[in-house]
Amino acid sequence: MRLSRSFIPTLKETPSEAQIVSHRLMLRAGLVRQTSAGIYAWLPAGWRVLQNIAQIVREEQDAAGAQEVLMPTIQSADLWRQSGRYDGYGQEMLRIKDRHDRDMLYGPTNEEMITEIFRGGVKSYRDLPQNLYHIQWKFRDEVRPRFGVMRGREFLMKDAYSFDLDYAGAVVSYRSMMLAYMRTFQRLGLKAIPMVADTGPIGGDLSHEFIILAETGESGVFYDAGFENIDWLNGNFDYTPSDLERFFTQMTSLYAATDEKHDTAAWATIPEARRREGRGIEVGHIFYFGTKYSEPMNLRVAGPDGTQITPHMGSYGIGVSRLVGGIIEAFHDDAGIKWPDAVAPWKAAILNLRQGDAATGAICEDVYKKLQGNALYDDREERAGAKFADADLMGHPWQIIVGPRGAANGVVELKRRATGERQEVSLDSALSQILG
RNA sequence: CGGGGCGUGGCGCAGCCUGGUAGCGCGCGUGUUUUGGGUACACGAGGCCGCCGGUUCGAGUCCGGCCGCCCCGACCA
Repeated sequence: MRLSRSFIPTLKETPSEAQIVSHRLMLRAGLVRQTSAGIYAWLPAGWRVLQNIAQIVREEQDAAGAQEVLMPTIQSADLWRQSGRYDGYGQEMLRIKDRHDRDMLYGPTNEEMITEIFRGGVKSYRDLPQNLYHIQWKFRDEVRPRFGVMRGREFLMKDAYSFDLDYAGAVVSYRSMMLAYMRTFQRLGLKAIPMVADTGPIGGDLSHEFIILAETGESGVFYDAGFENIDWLNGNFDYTPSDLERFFTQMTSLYAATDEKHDTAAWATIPEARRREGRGIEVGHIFYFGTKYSEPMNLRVAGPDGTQITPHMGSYGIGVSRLVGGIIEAFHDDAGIKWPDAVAPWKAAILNLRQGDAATGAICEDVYKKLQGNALYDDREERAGAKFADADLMGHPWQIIVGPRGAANGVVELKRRATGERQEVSLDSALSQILG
């Protein structure tokens, strides 16, 4: 994309409503604009990031055997009356009426809906297990939205729902999602720690929050160094029951807690050298809830002996839009964002330091063509300084800096945003590093 | 929902106390200049001063009501 033809309205100054760094940078880098309290419009660069994250989430859900669907944002109140949650949910649920005065709502979550849909299509134990997910906008009418997209009222969420014949099956589904999450966060460039969370009335140990580490995170976290440097993408764990058990044992044997749940006695038993303290942001939550919805909503399948079985369910959420803010919290400096390669809106920015110059222009056009949509070409009539500042702000992983000096010598300057490292290289070398 | 604060060109703000035809910086446009880290100069465009009502000869400024947004807390994916 050519920056001169793009709607990427960057700001030199920070709008006064933005307090935390990710919110400030998202506004300044032209990723989003707020339209109401806690509601944001996603502009071209921000939308690309959001889609990149969603795509990685999608690929890992698929790899774990979940199937993608898309459920509506608007739901009928009757559905929620079946589970008994309509009256209990409170003011967080946005309630609306249609023209016939029917009670509707903008979905804050989809347990009821998926249960009803699944109920209509499954009759036998042979149909289970299954796991269905969608990536859809949700609305929770927060009393006090804040932190930009990290705690908005409207947000994009991946939520998956598993259906198993019994508890043992549900455990396998649960562990699969947990592994999928570790892989997902690693691909996003993040260090994520699963932490035991409240299970509410169900009990048991099957509820975990996923916290990504960021110095500016909301909550303090204590965790075992064993969580660091585990590579979930190396093929050591597959989605088989035995691998999953080995994986789950490893996960849960390591200490991890947020400051509210921190157990100083247990902490003291961890070797000092392995104790890690930091800050983090919750970006995912998985839990098993048994027959909480299947029972009242009459989801039944026939068992092998003809008796009715009530499936055990679990649900698994990832805050996709929240991750955009979370990733920025984890990767930024004073100049701006430092996108991880996997989520960046473009792999590289091409900076033409002397717009209008035939030599630099020809080189830029050449690289731009060769990068085939992976680059944002800053072809604006701007001074070099302005282009540097905007590129740093927008956080492209690579900057290809094309100036008259290098043009004369047949080289470009390649800058790595994350480290600040610069090298004078040939065009081919720059291209292979960026695309490699 | 309790407490606090703020709404004035696109952004950041001053003006309000003490009413008299709206100002600064950045950004934007044009020209010159500059040409590797937000260049300098000149000229210029752009404002229902959040909305409604009231007081007054006159309201951005005073009074009342409403709306919106932000921050702290409680709450929370």
